[in-house]
Amino acid sequence: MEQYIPVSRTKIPVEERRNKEAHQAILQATLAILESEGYRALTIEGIAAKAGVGKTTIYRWWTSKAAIVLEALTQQAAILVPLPDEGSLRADLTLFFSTAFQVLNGLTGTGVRSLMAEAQFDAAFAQEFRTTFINARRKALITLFQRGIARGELAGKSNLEFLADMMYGPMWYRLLNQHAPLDEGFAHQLVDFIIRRISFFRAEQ
Amino acid sequence: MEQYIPVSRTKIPVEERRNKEAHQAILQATLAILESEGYRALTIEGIAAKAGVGKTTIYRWWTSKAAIVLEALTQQAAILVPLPDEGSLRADLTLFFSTAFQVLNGLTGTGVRSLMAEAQFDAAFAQEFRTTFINARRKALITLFQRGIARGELAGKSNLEFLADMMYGPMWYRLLNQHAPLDEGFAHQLVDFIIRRISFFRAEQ
Amino acid sequence: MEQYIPVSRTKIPVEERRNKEAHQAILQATLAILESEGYRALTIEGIAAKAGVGKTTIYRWWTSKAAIVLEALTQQAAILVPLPDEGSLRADLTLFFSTAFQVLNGLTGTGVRSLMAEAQFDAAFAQEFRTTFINARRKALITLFQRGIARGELAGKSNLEFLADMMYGPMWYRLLNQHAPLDEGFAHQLVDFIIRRISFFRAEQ
Amino acid sequence: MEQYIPVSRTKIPVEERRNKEAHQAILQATLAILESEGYRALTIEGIAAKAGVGKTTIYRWWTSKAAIVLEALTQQAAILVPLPDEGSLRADLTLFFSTAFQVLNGLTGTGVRSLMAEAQFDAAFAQEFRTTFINARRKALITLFQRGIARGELAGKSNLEFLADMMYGPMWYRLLNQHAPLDEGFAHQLVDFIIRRISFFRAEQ
DNA sequence: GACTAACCGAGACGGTACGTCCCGTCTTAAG
DNA sequence: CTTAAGACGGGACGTACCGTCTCGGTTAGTC
Repeated sequence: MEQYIPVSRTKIPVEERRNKEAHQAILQATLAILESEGYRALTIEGIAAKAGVGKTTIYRWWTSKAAIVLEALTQQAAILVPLPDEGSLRADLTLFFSTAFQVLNGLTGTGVRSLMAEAQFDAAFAQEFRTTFINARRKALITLFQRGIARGELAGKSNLEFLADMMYGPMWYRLLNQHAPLDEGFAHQLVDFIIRRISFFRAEQ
Repeated sequence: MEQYIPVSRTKIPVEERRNKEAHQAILQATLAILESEGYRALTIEGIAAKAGVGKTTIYRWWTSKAAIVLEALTQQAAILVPLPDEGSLRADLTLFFSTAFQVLNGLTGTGVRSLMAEAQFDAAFAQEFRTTFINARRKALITLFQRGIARGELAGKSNLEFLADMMYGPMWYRLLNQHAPLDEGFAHQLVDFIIRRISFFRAEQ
Repeated sequence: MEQYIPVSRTKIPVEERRNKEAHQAILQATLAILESEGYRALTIEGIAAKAGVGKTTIYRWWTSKAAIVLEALTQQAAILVPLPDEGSLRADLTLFFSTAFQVLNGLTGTGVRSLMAEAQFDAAFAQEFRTTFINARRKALITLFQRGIARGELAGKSNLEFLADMMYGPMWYRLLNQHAPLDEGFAHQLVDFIIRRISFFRAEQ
Repeated sequence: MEQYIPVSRTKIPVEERRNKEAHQAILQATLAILESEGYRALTIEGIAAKAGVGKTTIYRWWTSKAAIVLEALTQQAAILVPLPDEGSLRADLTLFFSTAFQVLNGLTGTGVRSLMAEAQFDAAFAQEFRTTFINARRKALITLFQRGIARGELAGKSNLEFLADMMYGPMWYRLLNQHAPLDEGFAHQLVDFIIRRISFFRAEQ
């Protein structure tokens, strides 16, 4: 018996085969449920039902519900606080963090907390979360520091990665631990603490 | 139908009626599974099976698996880093954090990360976690600061709660985000940063 | 660390642990759906829903939907046509088969056809079906033949298994193939054909 | 919205527009999977994949997987046992059934059992199966009987449809029930039983 | 010494969601 | 107009655990 070999056809790129309506419906349904029911009550089945979509479609394009939430939040411009350019490091940092805090006090904060939590259980997602979210935000902050170096506001040899830890650390700590608010006052306190330390550091040289 | 309400005939306090062997077996089984399988794979049914205990017994004494893990970790002395007394704030802080970091690099770290994650989903447990763990640790750190004030190493009017955020924040950020290690070097960097800021602050007065 | 070994308790026999209400509800729901929707539309989820029972409960006690249907039908006395005793082989066979045909023209017939179909796909169920149903029915028929032998109506050395094939074969063939009805007339035709053959056989000796 | 009804532009008959290679690839893939995996594991998607064919193509030309199997088996000449002509009814029937039994002990048997099973669930397919397979086989057998009548081997007024039931019934019963083999011995037993009954019947007149 | 409340093991139960399989329909681009 | 490819909405699968429950057996004061 001869083998039937069908004629080969050119392939459509994977991304272009997606149904855009279904894609958006899934992301919208995810945010809606996240807001009304919370992350724990967010299920793949629930998203599929609300979006009017088969579960298959979700599993075809995402690996976990955390990945969906990450994409849904990322797509919302809000999560990506824009880089300010106010002319001084203190002003830039203050605006950057107070904007970030505002965002984190809404739905985005809930989502982002949940994603960090999920990352504790799922190493693959943790990797993705770090890459597409955490590191992107660190890079933005470091850009602000580098502008400060250019303006002579802090020493060129400063350990910027460490400074990023010193600023993002307290933010995440309050976000996750909820023992104190992420408000305007805390933004000022935080920036002031860092700027004074940096200036002192410069003075020491 | 009449409700029969039995008279309590025993004067034995609730805690003493517990089967101590079963209690310990549950905590040990929890730690064993946590270590070998991870928090996600840790289930009430799995603990009961491994401990040779009925599920009833677990549900009678704990409200969630997070609560069991919290108790299991708390019972291990390790989690409660002892307060050092080295004679100087810098030495105390350095010892305190480098000990804490060591502990967090083992099973305890895994457990504690999972509990912080769980707290994001479960407000009741978050409350318990803050009370019995987070706040206890903050109090310890603040005690060190207060000794520093007594020694004249930092100003009496310092905002110690804020300083605690500035030290625990970066620790938790690295623990949860895993972008950089919690090692001896980081302990020194962190303490040095804070001490210098504090000294500068004092000098300003 | 010492191993906690709980005290051993005597076990309750598996069957006695079953919830009788749930058990009956499942069998009743199965028959109800089988009657109204047919075997194809009969699903484990549908049975569970109709019976007000968890799927787990069904999977705990049965291996397949065919097994449930088999038990449900077996429990109905109807399926087990009683052994007649009319005094002659011809009368016994005629009553036996015409009763059987009547039963097979109702819900039981639908069920039994489906089970035979299912047996074609599932060797384990086929085994169970043969044992608890087919062979039981063959045994009953053979008992009638043996009474005939005792009465001297057929030769002692007759191949009763083969005779069973010759009588049940045409019945199943019509049941499954539906090319002609299983009615009173066919029962008489079938019995007559066999009896005459048998008598001829005896006459030959 | 207006309905667009295209004008048929081609005069080529539907059947001739088929891609013959794809058609054959589908039938071959079906038999291959049926043989290696069994009917339950045979799926439209599996056939399409193995044949290197789109699912569309299958759905365009067949209504169900049973229909494909039926065509695949029918195309194999094997299934259509040729009509013998040995000069006597006994010889013809014996050859006819022993050939049939041989065929049924191979892949064809598996396929045919599955189709009969499928027919229990799908009335439309049952109709097709009876027409193209069962009735064709009955007709063949009846032709043999008619030749017997012509030769004076059985009475002209014999109920041939009933005789067909009496011979095919036991065959199907053993095929589906698998309680005893379809072997040479059974073919002889069966033919002998019928022939002797027929002769007796003739003698009675 | 018997009684009995409370604890204990075992595990059945109703239930939710999981991730997978396959269905039959559909859309797209190539031939 | 057919075809290969495969995305889509959908339904059911069988599994894993959840938290509740009932069942007997065990243990430790109370009467």
